[in-house]
Amino acid sequence: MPLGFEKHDHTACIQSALAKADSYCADKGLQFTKIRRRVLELLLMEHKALGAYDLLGNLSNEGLGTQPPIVYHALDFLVANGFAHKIEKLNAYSACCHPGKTHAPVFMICRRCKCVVETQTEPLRNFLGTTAKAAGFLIERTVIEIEGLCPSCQKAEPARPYYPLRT
Amino acid sequence: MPLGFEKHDHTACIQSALAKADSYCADKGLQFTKIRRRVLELLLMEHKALGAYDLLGNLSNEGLGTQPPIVYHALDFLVANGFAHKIEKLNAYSACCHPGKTHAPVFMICRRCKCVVETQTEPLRNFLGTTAKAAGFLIERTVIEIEGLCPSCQKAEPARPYYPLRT
DNA sequence: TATGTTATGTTATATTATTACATATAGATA
DNA sequence: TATCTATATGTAATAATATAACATAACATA
Repeated sequence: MPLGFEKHDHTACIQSALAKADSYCADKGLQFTKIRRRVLELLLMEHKALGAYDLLGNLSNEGLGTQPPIVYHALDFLVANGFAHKIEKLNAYSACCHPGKTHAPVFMICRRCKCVVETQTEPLRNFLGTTAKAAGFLIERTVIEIEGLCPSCQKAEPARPYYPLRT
Repeated sequence: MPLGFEKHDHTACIQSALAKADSYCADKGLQFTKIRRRVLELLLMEHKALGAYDLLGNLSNEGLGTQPPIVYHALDFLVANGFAHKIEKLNAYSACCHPGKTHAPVFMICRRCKCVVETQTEPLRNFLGTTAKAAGFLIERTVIEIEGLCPSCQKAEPARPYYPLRT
């Protein structure tokens, strides 16, 4: 499972994630159906986030459905059960790299190659909790997405100034 | 300017923000036109994020334009110059509460009343910087959005479990 | 197998955003 | 002032993302 931008055995990574999902669903009595499993597999195959219509295109080619609700139903299931995340900045979806744990995921999104890497930090969650508590706000979910350049794209292109431009 | 969920003199808050934008644009030679100013004013009037089409509805009523690019052009300007932010989770836009400073804004979004409050934390930016650096990633922009319940909505409704549900 | 629940499929449509370019206006320059 | 140039606004068409509402099918288990 990718913890960063380093290379790894991706086939094993996919198989392991699917196996975990299988056993998790078996345990909980969730129906890990053909479509749901395939959508998760498609997401696992990429280190990019995939749009719902990209996924639907694949399903359609494979005779698994042609209409948007097919894929949105499956994504709802995967997100609700923690197998996938929505990347809000991209309106796209990414397989969860740390399934089975409650966490506040952090996504690093490369604007150049579009790769997405998930990490998690317990301290960050605590930190946001403190920030929110100071305002009397109660956290239920967090969206933390960092945009910038991944290691290999940094070599290819200079960074843009940190947003916003004003100083 | 709202730093939290407490009440404040909102009319003064709007006028002050517009005045700051006026002088900032004058300084920088930016054209703070009627449409741009009005869109910012509409955003400032709410402590909610407004969708592009909500804004367009207002502009349209006022004879300031009827087609989507009108409002998207204005939003592009406001966001690029740090007067407004896009709230990715809501596909909506919010006036910036700390214009004139480089910052990593944090938005607290109440799922019940839809209010949005912006805060900023320099430590968080540092923290994310460290997290990213450890992965070799270079930050350009951040999206940090917290969903949950604002103080008054906490009284009205119990919280939902922290996402994701799996443990 | 009968029954309730969950998943999938269908149709239609809503919502958000962009492309590509035409026209108008502001600000700078001759 | 007249012209030039850059920027802003306006128009038309369409793309991309997502949902509502409901029908049918499959599954789970009594």
